[in-house]
Amino acid sequence: MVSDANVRRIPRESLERHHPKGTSMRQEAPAVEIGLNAAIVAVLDNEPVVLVVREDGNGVQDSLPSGPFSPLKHRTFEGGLRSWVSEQTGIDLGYVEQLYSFGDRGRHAQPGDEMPHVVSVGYLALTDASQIDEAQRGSWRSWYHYFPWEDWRKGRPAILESEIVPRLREWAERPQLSGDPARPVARHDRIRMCFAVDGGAWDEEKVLDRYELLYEAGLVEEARRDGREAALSWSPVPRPGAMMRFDHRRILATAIGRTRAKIKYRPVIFELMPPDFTLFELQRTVEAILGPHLHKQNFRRLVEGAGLVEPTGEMKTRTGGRPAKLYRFRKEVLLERPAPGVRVKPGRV
Amino acid sequence: MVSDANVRRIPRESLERHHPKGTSMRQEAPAVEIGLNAAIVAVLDNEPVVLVVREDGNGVQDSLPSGPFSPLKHRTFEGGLRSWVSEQTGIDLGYVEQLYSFGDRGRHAQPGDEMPHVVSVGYLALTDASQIDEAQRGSWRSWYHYFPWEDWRKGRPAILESEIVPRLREWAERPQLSGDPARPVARHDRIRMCFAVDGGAWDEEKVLDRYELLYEAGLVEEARRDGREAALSWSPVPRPGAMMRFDHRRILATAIGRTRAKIKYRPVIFELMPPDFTLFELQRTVEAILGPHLHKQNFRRLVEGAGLVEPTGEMKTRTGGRPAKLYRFRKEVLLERPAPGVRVKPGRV
DNA sequence: GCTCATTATGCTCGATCCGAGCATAAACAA
DNA sequence: TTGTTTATGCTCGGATCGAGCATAATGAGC
Repeated sequence: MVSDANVRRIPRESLERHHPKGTSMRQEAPAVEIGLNAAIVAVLDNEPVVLVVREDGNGVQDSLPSGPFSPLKHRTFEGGLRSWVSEQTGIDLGYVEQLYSFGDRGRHAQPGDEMPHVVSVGYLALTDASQIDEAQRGSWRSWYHYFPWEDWRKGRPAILESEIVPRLREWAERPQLSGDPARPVARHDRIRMCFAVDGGAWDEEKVLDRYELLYEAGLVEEARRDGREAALSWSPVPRPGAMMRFDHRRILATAIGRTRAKIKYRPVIFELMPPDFTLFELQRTVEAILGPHLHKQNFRRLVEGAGLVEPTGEMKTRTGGRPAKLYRFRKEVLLERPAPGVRVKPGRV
Repeated sequence: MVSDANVRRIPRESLERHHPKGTSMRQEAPAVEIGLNAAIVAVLDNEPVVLVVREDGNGVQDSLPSGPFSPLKHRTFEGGLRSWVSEQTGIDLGYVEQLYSFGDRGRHAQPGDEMPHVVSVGYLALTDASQIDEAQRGSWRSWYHYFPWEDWRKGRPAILESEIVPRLREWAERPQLSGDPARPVARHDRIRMCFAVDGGAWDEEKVLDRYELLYEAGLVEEARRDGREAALSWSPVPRPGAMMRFDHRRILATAIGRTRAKIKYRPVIFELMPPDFTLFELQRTVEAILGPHLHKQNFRRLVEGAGLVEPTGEMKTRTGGRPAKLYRFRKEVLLERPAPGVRVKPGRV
């Protein structure tokens, strides 16, 4: 059944090198440091916010809570992340999921640094806003502060037409660098798909694609910092959105995209809600994250029909009109449906 | 807007320690080695197969092609992976996506080893079976060889009732280990959701959940190898599915689950197809991966209606009946729809 | 050449889902 | 009391989808 042919093709030494018995391989595989980073997300007053660490001193740059993974202290990545976040911010994380591991050289490097290579493992954590105490409030910032073009709650953001799309088009017309055949879709098509121009539809989940396109085009500050040719050779313009340290804005982009995707097929939206809530509060929270494409009555039908919530029996007055029933998350859905979530249709804006 | 309160809460040293300027921090953050692993998947004669490296000698164990990440040689993880795979197997990978990074201690450890801590970054690669040359054939194995309970192509696999579910139920009744409150869903509920008993529905995407449940219950060989209490303290039974080295079966489980999920909303199925194919061949390939819940006529309607394919104009004779039109992937869908894929409904078996 | 088995392909019917809007209910403010 | 505001119930038409019927085109066996 299994021939020996391929055993010859796969030199045994390469496996030995990878997992030697008792010998060191520092030579072959220089050790790297692993940084654990958390995008901790909440929704505060209908605004999606992320916990950042502000560093005063030289240029102000926000970063995500993070710390190195220490195999001696941490049994798992997630455990290490939880203990770092707890130590740095006092928060005990609830829902946590791994996003992506970034190993790029260059992205991370600060000019002049001689630091060991750092690999980032990004995590998404969702938390209930009621847990945020006053002292911490200041370090929570709207995620649209870093991604203004993602905020469609008041319709298509003006910054797209005023700044982003024109400059992207300009970039698309510039001569391509040599040897970039790994991009089958032409630049204009990428712009069209990412930013919903020329009849393309806005896909709220493509947050990372948009950020990477802007990075490639030199239109975010990080591109200049990292010495991207595109950013150095043209357009000394103000670049949209606040930058972050290292590759943290990229991790945040991944976090936003994942959150937007995930609430549609997993009931993670309730991680962001207090125990009791009205259906309209739930809708507002979903809209804060996705954008406002929701029809109120249909949203109710959807959420109730899916068995995601159950009435508590209580009412909330002071809504500005008729009192609203309070609901709570109905945990039993997890046992009933394979993919419960707020199944809003994608890409309808 | 941003208070200084939290700056005090986040000790600056912890950040310095993480990213010092010019100093070494080996002390605080022991360096680890990063292993890149690829689950390279193809569909060969309607069988989903994965490329494995067989190691003869002592106990036969398959592993995935892998190698250490070397920041000096590799600009990115993905680049490193491609060069390792190319070197070990001669294959130039096409479609590649990152799956997950595993940092668990213990899983990886071989008893008695004193090796440095190894972190695994798992990748999924999809490739066209026609690229497999004869010499390599032997090292491609059905992924159901490692996960027999995932093969629903002939209906619900008998091994579920004959072995897996009874033993899981037995495990569920055993006294829980102290302090396992991180499991809100009781064991029986997890069994129900994972393995579709007691009215639960089979969700073909939950491959990893099932594997991890079996691991926890000591019902896969790896659990014993890693010294899991559950596996050591009971049930010296034959354990279903072939084991793999290190945590490779876990990575493969992730790969299968991701493949099953992804073909529904991205046209990655065509990575597994030759350039021209009939609609029924396409359906067979989808079924090889998902299980056979597809109605032939509706599948045609779905695939053609979504604009995923276009006729080449050629016909394929020798189908055993009426000749079939040949189709090719219609790449333009990528520019038309935000989430093109074979939108088979999840969880209908 | 005729018949039959086999596969390909086109079409229809009914259930369900979903977007959109109408209509009513229950609070508060002027 | 009236008007405004928010909550909630319901309906209608279009789109989607599961399921099945019906026809078309090949090769095999006679």
